[in-house]
Amino acid sequence: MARTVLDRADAVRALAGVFRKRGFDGASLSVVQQETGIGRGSLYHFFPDGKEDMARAVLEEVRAWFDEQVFAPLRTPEDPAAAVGATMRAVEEYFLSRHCVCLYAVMTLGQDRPAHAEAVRSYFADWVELLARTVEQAGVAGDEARARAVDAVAAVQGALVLARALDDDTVVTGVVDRSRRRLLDGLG
Amino acid sequence: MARTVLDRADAVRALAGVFRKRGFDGASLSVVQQETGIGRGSLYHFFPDGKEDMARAVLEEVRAWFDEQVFAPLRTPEDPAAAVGATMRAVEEYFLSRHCVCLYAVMTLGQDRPAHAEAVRSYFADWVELLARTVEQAGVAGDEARARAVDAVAAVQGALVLARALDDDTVVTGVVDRSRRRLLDGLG
DNA sequence: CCTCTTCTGTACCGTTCGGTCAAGACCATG
DNA sequence: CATGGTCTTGACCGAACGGTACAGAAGAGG
Repeated sequence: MARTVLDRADAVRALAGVFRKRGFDGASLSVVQQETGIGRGSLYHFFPDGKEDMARAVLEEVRAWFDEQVFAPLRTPEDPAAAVGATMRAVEEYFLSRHCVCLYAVMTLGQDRPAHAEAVRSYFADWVELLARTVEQAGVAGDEARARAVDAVAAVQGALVLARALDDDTVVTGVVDRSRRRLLDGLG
Repeated sequence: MARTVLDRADAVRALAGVFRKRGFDGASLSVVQQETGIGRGSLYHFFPDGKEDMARAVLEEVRAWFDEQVFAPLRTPEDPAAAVGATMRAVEEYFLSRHCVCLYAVMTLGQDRPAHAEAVRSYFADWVELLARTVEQAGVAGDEARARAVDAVAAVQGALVLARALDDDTVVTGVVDRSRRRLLDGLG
C-alpha cells in the first residue's frame, strides 16, 4: 500500500488547521481524513487515544510555539519596553497567519471538556502573569501592571472574535497596536 | 399524554441555556431533550426546520435583548456620557448572569455556518457603530471614537474568554470598568 | 535475501446523530 | 357531547459518528 512516510509533526500541523477551521466537534474523522489526506490508520497510529489525543497534541504544539515566540521575550527582559513590543508583534503575526483563531479560546466553549481545562487555564494565566511582570519591570505599579496585562490579553482575544465576525483582519492590527501603546502608557 | 402547555418563548430560553453550556455542536437533541425536559416532538413543533431553526430563534432572542437593553441607551442619547455608562453596565450584568458566554461569539467558531454569518456580522457591526457614534457625540473625534468603540467591544468579548478560562468572573468586572472609563477618557 | 518494525488503507463495529411519523392527550369551540 | 386544532410522546429511520481490526507496503538491519 501507499507509504507516504508522514511525520507526526506534520500531522499535528494539519490537524491544527482543520480544528481551526471547523472547531473540535465540527472536525469529524471523515473530514479530517479528507482535508489532511491522512487516513484513519495513520491517525490512530500517531494518536492512539483518538480525537482527544489529537486535541491534546495540537494544543501542546500551540503552547510550545507561544513559549518560544511570544513568552520568550517576557522571560528575561533586558529591556522591558522592547520586550512588550516584541511579544505583541509576535502575537499579531501569529493570529493573522492563523485565520484569527486561537485554539485555546476555542476550548473555552463547548464545555464538558474538563480534560483540557487545566491546559487552557495555565496558557492564559501564564500569558497574563508574564506580561504583567514585564510591564511592572518597565515601571508600572503592581496592581496597575496586572490590570494592563489582563486588558491586553482580553483585547487580543476579543479582537479575534471581532475580526472573524466582521471578516476584517485590520481589527486585529488596530486593537493590538493600541493595546501595545496602552501597556506602556505614561512611561519614558 | 402529558400536556405541559409549553410556551415557545420558554423553549427558546431553555435552548439558549443548553447552547451556552454545550455549544451548538455539543447540544445534541438527546441532550437538549434531557436538560430542558422538552421532547423531540415539541421541539420540532416549535422549530420545524430543526436545529438550525433553534439556533436562529436563540440568536434572535439575544439580539432582541441587546436591542432593548444594551443598544437602546445608545440610540437617542440625551446625555452621551451617561448612555455609555448605562450600556456598559447592562452588558456586564447580562454576561455575568449568562455564565460569561456570548452566543454570537460562539457562532464565529466551528465554521461552515454561513447561515448565521450575516446575523453575527450585523450584531457586532451595530454594536460598534452605535457605541462609536455616542462616543463621538460625547466629544471624541470620529476616527478616535470608532477606535475606542472597537476596543471596548473587543475588550468585552475577550474578557468573556478569559473569565471562562480562568474561571474568574471578576475579570469581566475589571475589564468592563476600565473599558468604560477609557471610552470617555479626557472628557469633561 | 529475510525479517522486524513502522506506517497506511479499508472494511467493519456499535453508538449516536438529526430528523420523521403516527397516534394520543388536551383545550377551545360548537 | 362531538369536533378540530394544538401540543406531546416515543418508537423509529438512514446517515454519520468515533473507534477497532487486520492485512499489506515500505524501509532498516542483518
